[in-house]
Amino acid sequence: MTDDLMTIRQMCDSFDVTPRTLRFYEAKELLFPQRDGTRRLFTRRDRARLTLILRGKRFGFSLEDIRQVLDLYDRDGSNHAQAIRTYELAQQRLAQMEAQRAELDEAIAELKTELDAGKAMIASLRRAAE
Amino acid sequence: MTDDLMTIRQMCDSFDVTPRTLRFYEAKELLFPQRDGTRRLFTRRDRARLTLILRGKRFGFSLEDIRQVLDLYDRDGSNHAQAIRTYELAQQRLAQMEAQRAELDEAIAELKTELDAGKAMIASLRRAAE
DNA sequence: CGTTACATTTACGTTAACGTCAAGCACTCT
DNA sequence: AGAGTGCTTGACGTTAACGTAAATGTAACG
Repeated sequence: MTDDLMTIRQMCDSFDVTPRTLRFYEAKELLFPQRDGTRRLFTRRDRARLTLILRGKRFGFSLEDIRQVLDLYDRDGSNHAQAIRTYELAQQRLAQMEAQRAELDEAIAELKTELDAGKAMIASLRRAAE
Repeated sequence: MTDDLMTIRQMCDSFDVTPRTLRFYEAKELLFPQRDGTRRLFTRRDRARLTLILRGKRFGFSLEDIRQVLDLYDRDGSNHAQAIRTYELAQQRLAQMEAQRAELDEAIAELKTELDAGKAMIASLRRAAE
């Protein structure tokens, strides 16, 4: 539990990202790897954050959006006003995501309809081709 | 049913986009407005396509991805091989979207857990502040 | 007929999220 | 010591999806 530290290469292999990406995320204050002299050592916390970063990206959130949500996951509880603001921000995000899911369901249904039409058409084309 | 044509401004107001965006989509062959002399006139078909474009964007699809799916919606059925390829492409897209929905459900659940924790924390902070 | 109000094309600018060198440390192996 | 490997920090390049500005056109209004 103490030294589960990973080099940049181990991180890249685990998460399928490039070193450039990890350094970029550090520059943007999304990750905070320790240093062994000059080299980066990524902690368990960094890995947890990276998991969330990559998920967020798959939903089209910007890195800046993601950074704000990440701060929700590791607030220390020392600041009252800040906590409330973060809470409200997270609630908005949740609403966005639920709206997105609703739309996604709709789009999937429509696409399925289209697919059935396409299937029928292809079948009829097959028959027409003897 | 014959002349439900819209000017660029009417389009912008209806869909909340800028003229630049509509011209850009035309340049990228996502829309095909008619011309009245020099001016664009957008058809019902253009509006249908724009609706799908904007939805696609909300899911983080690129315009190029969207263009390919759009072609599914108005193929004429004249090309067999092309239709099959398009059909397969749409199926892949559908699989992607369903995977995305599964992830989205998971993320929403996690975020809700975080929110409850935040709520509890805020409540306890309130009590501590008399 | 002047001007006001949009429209058009052309073209350069911008932001996000990295990619891609280049040049130099740090460690290891031989 | 030399060679190789992997890490580091710049710094400039790239792509997508438009923004923005300049110059011009044109339709309608008073």
